[in-house]
Amino acid sequence: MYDKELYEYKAQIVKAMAHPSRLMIIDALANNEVCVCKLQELVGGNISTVSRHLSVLKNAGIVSCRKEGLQVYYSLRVPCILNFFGCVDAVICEDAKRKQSASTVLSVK
Amino acid sequence: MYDKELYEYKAQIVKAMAHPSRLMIIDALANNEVCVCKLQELVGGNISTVSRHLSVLKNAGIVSCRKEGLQVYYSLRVPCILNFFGCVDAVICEDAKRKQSASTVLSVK
DNA sequence: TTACTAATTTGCATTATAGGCAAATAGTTT
DNA sequence: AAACTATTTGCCTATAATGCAAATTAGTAA
Repeated sequence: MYDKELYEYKAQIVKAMAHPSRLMIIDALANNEVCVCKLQELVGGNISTVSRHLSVLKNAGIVSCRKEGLQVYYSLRVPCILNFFGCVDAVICEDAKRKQSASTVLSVK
Repeated sequence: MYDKELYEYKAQIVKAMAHPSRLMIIDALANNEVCVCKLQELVGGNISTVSRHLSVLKNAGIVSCRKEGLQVYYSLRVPCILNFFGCVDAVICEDAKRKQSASTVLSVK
C-alpha cells in the first residue's frame, strides 16, 4: 500500500488522544495554556501518570509546552482538534437514540 | 470529577478509530457502503482480522452494517468523523514544519 | 551549598489490544 | 439434505499501554 505509512502516522495521532485523561487535558487546554500542576488537579491520580500522558500528547504533536520558573505550561498546538469533539458527541447521541446507556451521561432528550 | 464517565465514553470512540486499518476502513466508507470482502482487499491481511476491526468500529457506534445475500455491507453512521481527518493532517503538517520525517509521506511543500 | 518545589524519567507489575488460525454461523445453491 | 461462500467468533501468543513508586533533573530560595 502506498499510503499505509500515512495511515500509521495518522493512527499514532488519534491513538495519542484515545484516553479519557488525555481527552480531559485537551479540553482543559481549549482556551488557554495550563500548568502541569493544574492539570494534575483536574485529571487526578499520580503526577507521574499525568506527566506521561502529557508526553504522549507532545510526541504526537498535539500540544507544546514552555517552562516558566518551576512550572511547565502546556498549550494546544492544533486547536482544530476541538472541532472533533463535537463529532464524538454526535456519535454518542446517535447511539443514545437506540441504546439508553449514554443518554444518562450526556442528558440527551 | 463530574464527567469522568463521559470522557471514558468519548475515549472509547476515539480508541475505536486509533488503528491504521480502521482509519483506512473509515476513509473507504466516506462516500458509500462497502462489503467486507472489498474492505479486506483494501486493508489486506486475514479476513478474521478485518472482521474484528469492523466489530470494534460497530461497537463504538461509528459504522453500521446490513446483510445482503452472502455479503455484509458496512457504512459510516456518523460522517462528521471525516472532518476530523483534515485536522489530523493539520497536526502532521504542523509537525512537518519542524521535523522532516512526515513531509516525505505527505509531500508538504 | 543545602533545602525545597515542580516536573520528568525509569523500572516494574498489570491489563488491554492485535493478529493468526481454526471452528462456528448464516445464507445460497444444487 | 449436502456442498459452498462470506463473515464472525473463540482461543492462543506476542506486543503495547497503563499506573504507581522511586530516582532524577531543573529551577528557586535560604
